[in-house]
Amino acid sequence: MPRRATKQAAASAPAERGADALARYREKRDFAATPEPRGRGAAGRRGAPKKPAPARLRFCVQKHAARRLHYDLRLELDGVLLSWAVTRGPSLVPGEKRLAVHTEDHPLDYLTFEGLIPEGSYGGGAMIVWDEGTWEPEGDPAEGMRRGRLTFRLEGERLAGRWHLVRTGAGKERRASTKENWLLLKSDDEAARAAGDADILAEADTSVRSGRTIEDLKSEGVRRADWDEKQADPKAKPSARTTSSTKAKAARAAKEKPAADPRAALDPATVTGAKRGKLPPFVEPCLATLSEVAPTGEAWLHEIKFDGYRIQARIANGRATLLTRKGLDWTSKFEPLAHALSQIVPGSAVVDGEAVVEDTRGVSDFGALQAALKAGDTGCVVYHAFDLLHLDGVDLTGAPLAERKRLLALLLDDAPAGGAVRLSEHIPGNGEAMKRHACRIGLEGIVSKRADRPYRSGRGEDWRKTKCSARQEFVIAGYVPATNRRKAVGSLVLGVYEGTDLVHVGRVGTGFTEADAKALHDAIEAVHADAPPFAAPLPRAAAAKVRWARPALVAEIELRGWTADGLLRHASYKGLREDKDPREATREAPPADETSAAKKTRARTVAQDPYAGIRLTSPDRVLWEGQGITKQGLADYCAEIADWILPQIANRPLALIRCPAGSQKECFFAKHPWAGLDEAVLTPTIGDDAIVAIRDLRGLMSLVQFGTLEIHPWGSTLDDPERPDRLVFDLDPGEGVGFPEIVDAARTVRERLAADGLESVVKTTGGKGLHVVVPLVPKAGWDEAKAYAAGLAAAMAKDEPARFTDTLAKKARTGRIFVDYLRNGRGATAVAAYSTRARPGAPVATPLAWEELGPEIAPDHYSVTDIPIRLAHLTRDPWAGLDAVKQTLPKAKTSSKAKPRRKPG
DNA sequence: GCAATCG
DNA sequence: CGATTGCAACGCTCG
DNA sequence: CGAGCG
Repeated sequence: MPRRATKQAAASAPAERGADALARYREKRDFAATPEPRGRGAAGRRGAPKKPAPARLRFCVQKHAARRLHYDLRLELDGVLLSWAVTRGPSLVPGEKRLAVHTEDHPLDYLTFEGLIPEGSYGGGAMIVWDEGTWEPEGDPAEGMRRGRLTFRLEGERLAGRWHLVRTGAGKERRASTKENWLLLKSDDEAARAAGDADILAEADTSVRSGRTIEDLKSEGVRRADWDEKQADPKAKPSARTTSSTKAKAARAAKEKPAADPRAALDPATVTGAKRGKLPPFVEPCLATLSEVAPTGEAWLHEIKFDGYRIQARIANGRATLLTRKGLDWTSKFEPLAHALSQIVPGSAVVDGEAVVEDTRGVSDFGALQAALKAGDTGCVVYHAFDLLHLDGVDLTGAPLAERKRLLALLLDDAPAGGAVRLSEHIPGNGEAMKRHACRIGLEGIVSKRADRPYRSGRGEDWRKTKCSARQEFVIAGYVPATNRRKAVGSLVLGVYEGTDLVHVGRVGTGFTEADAKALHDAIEAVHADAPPFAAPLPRAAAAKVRWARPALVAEIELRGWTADGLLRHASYKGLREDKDPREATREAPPADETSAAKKTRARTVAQDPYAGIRLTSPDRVLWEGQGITKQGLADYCAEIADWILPQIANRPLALIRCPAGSQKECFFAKHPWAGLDEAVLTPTIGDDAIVAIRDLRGLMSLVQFGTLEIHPWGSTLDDPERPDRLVFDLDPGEGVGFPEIVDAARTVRERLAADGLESVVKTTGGKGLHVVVPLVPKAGWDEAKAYAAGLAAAMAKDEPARFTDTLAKKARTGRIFVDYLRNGRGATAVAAYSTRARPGAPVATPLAWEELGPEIAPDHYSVTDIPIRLAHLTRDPWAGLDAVKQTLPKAKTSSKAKPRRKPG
């Protein structure tokens, strides 16, 4: 990667706006992202201090009063307060939030960084990867922002070392408190200065990176306008700054002040492209054009694509009106939002954004939004504002996007913490990288926008959307009644417009809850028609049993692509779109992206009806009510991920959890063959027991047909059932143990295994814990394997009894993690990677790369709905090479610290 | 989901 | 003839 | 010693 441009200082003029500022921002970001070899930083090139001196750096993050997601960070370097702002950006790393520097103006001009804030922050946790580094949280996650250890590397040895991020004050009442301080404290290492030492500024008063001094920066005008107020912080250490304080104040009074105040900043003369104008009744929204590949380059910025309703908020004299894409007034449907907006915007404005409901992962959920709308309970609706078209008598549609967003950010500064109105953050630069990350963690996609362009109504090339999965609107042309219920749909018949012709594209039979199925039934019956609405006649099979409808309803459908004859592949219903015109439902291109790992997932194009030779009975039975996943939907899932799950389960004895009536009805364990099994299901005998095994998709489909919701293989294969080729350590949180501790535990297990020369991989279980899996060459028998596992668990419990226990006694487990080794006995099983779970939410046990394992990936993070999308965007299999690992259990001793406390097998 | 068994 | 009922198993703890 | 629990 090329080094950043060298003209950074020259580019720091205060009047800088729009694309220039963005470019500079990008430059900094790229610096932060550049894995630079140590020791040759810019400090050297820019003229670092003659005597590199150790720094005493204090880092204080102070929440602005009543602000959410917007902090001022203060960096106190040897008594000089430095200040810059960050806001929370989109999640790019699974389960984590990215912090991106938001304000460029700070004296240490290179201080761009990326930070990681675990879910829920703020308040949640923190935080920073600087150049490169790690954040290890400590203590009780329930405290919200946590203590932890932050390790990172900075260019410039003055800043190197070990750091602690500590929250002070506020406590649990942080929500109510406007004072919340964070201190980033450097350890007392060899670089630290003693209390009596001379002020470091006497020795070195320059930026370690640029070599510039505060005075330099002041004269260049790069200091923040609100500098001096910041310094009023009583915690700030008075020092060299006092001398420059008055001068700075005077300088600020001139022109820097407006930058901090949106209204003052709004002088149309200072905002490119802005002009005076009346508050318009409605601005035709700008629509993004679907793009297969996300654009990349400094001209673009990228936002998360939200899954909700596009809403234009028109605030006139403090009263908000909420308008849909077509200008319909939905204020009454989103009353709480309107109220919240009225609170935040005192004057007049037109804000563009998306109303969504977030699921527990912070991912927007269209279905949940619809449910909320229907129930009339829109209190949980969040408005992500992403554009500002008008503000207090100034028409901003002519201003560049970067400028509009800057003003929007200022406008929303006062949005209350945890409030319903949030700024949609953006990341500039590499859209594809952002998209891939977004897709891996279950987001819908990204929207890329030209930062330098004005707001143009209608669909244009300045805004582009790139989706993780093909997802679009279709016209509902009819339905097939449910086979097992009355007055409910079993599947929908869909069409798209090609010109004025409605064209048949097939059916969708999953994704609607039982409630949806009933509501759809009623809605479609209300527009019933006697004949198909399609322009061309249909094949007889496609028309069988269908109740037709006028082309009045629009459904949002997710699909995995199209078959050769133009029909939907693996379609899933997402909701009715009342805000969309049926005429707009045209065929969109599927996402082109297919990474090498994704090829496994591709094109299991299986004929709709007998699926891999298996006939599904009651395909419209809803197996997971919350997600509306039907038996057909489960079959689709299995077909799609077959190449991923089959290596985990094929040719192994299986235990199955079957729930023929659905995940929340009666389930039972099945281990022995039963009547009706397809011939693709093997029923060999091990010992005296007949067992079940499969070896291909057809076998898997047969299991689906019998209501198999979970698949638990042995840790050995049919070839050699008595000698395990997998060990599994199940890390089970006791009462009151949070997931971050489980993550640490998994890493501990990994380390202990590594100490014995064993490689391991990790997966979520879809439940509360994690599994650490050890591949083995089948050699040792079950007794030995179990003894080894027991030994490792016992060693962990012995060495760190506060963290671990190896007894499954409930009492011993509160506050600890049960290291369950019992899955390593003969006949014992553990849930397979990629198996669904018979639990609410349709979670899936998901293999992760060790690097992906962060404290904020919930163990039930991934579900049937998003696993196919995740897999399609992986660049490599997280468990790649598992079978290539050739390793055996060490002889008769367990991990290094362990006292051998076990009877030999 | 299916079949054996119960009432 | 419709309704009801299994459909694993093993070590370990707790009552 | 049997029921309960993963």
